[in-house]
Amino acid sequence: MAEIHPMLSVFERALVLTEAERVAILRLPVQIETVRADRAILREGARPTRSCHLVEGQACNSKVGPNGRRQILAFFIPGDTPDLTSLRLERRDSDIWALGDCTLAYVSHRDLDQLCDAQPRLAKFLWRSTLVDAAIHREWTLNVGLREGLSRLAHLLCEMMTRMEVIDRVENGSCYLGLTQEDLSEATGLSQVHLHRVLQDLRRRKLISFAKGTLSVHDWDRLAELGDFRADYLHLLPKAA
Amino acid sequence: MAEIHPMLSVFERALVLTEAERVAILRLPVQIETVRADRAILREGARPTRSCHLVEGQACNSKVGPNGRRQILAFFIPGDTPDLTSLRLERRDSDIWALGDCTLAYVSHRDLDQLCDAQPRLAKFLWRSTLVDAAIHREWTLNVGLREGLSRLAHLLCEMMTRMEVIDRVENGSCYLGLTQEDLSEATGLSQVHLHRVLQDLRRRKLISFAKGTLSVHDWDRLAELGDFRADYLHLLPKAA
DNA sequence: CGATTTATTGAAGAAACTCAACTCGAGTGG
DNA sequence: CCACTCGAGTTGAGTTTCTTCAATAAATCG
Repeated sequence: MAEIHPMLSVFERALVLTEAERVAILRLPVQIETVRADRAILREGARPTRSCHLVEGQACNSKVGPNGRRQILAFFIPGDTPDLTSLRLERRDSDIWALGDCTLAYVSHRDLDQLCDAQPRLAKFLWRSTLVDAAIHREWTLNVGLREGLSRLAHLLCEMMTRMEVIDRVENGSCYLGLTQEDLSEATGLSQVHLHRVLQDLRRRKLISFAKGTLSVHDWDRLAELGDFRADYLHLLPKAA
Repeated sequence: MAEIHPMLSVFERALVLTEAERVAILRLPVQIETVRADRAILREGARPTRSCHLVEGQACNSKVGPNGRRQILAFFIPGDTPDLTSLRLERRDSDIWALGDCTLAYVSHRDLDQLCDAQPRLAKFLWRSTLVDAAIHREWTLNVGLREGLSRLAHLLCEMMTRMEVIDRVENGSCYLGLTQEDLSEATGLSQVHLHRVLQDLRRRKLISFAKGTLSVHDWDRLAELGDFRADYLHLLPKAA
């Protein structure tokens, strides 16, 4: 199944495109590049002239705090556009790292701006998608600030499961996230050791399994309840016809 | 000094407006309303048809977690537009509360959309400002996830001081934030009791005073160092000529 | 194959939480 | 004017959650 254009599916998932919009997207020049696992895709302080779209692989948004530890601020999965923000924000305030090998589609800001000017509905949709990212950030702040370890991890796993489901990457309650325990600890703000214990607890309760980056959820309802998870904040749109 | 239009200063702080842009903003119909302290301005689940702009007062963005506790996700100060997000996001995913008595300027989505369509540069600026909000959310996640109490509070106070300075509300290192210790505890994810001890510590170190909602910073450099604060993430623009 | 992540477990200690009591100042009503 | 309430702030004591350090096991990789 050859992709016609890496960004088409993003729009088509939620919008019924006009012919003009479809053509405008298809004409959008992209540059495909790959980044190996554990390498930076973009660094804090960078001033990109193009935005990157994640075609395949796992990535994250992160910042380094005092004491040199890293806080993960968002996970990116295929179909996400990790660096749309740089289209309007001059300077990157956080890093983007490849967690696994990544295939990226780069679009120049010039071309993206042209698309926005010519296709206001698409521009609005892109704006909206950055607002969804912000909504996820808000939920993460709540997650880290208010929930204790067990609930915090449960919530994060629910979110990842839900998002993977949307892009059709869940089979029989399992999906490959490509995350290590350390990644999860950096995303939850827990120490790696404590995260491990919390993860063990979830396993002992028979809510999930997690090995080699693959997550399986055995009891969604109880996991969601424990994690106080409601998907509202993801602002999922009904699938376009 | 009578305000010509409550939203004009937002744009003028950063942009040199064309006459057409200026006129377009001035023609934007607004509805002024007030909300008393400790009342909701907007609730999670609401589907607003207008956005609110904070003219005067203090407000915050918050969510209620499990166990009924509230996590504050952002503070709003005069000149902020707490609910720009609803212009593109159908449903509110968090509450907006008035922390003090607030004067709000409401602008209908219809009018705002028209402004965006007619004045692309202003639209881009509004988009940008929602991205700055997201950047602040990211820093808050790091703050809550990675920094210990003392440093966490120091960081928050640095942010508030910096933002108040931008809108000219700081005099002799002091500004009125209108926040209680409970507000600060909900924003930092610390218990009220612990926040108090941390605040005492900052006072004992002679870095700040804080009483009746007024913050005074006595040693900015040491406070910023302790809070690991660099203002980059606020993406402040140089003042327009 | 050795080297290097990644995961696992134990034990001691620090950070932060809860509970509870008490102070202080600003209203409010008798 | 005083008694009362109410919200905000303050303090002490005991407990929980989470961290750090350290050592080991298991998996991965060149």
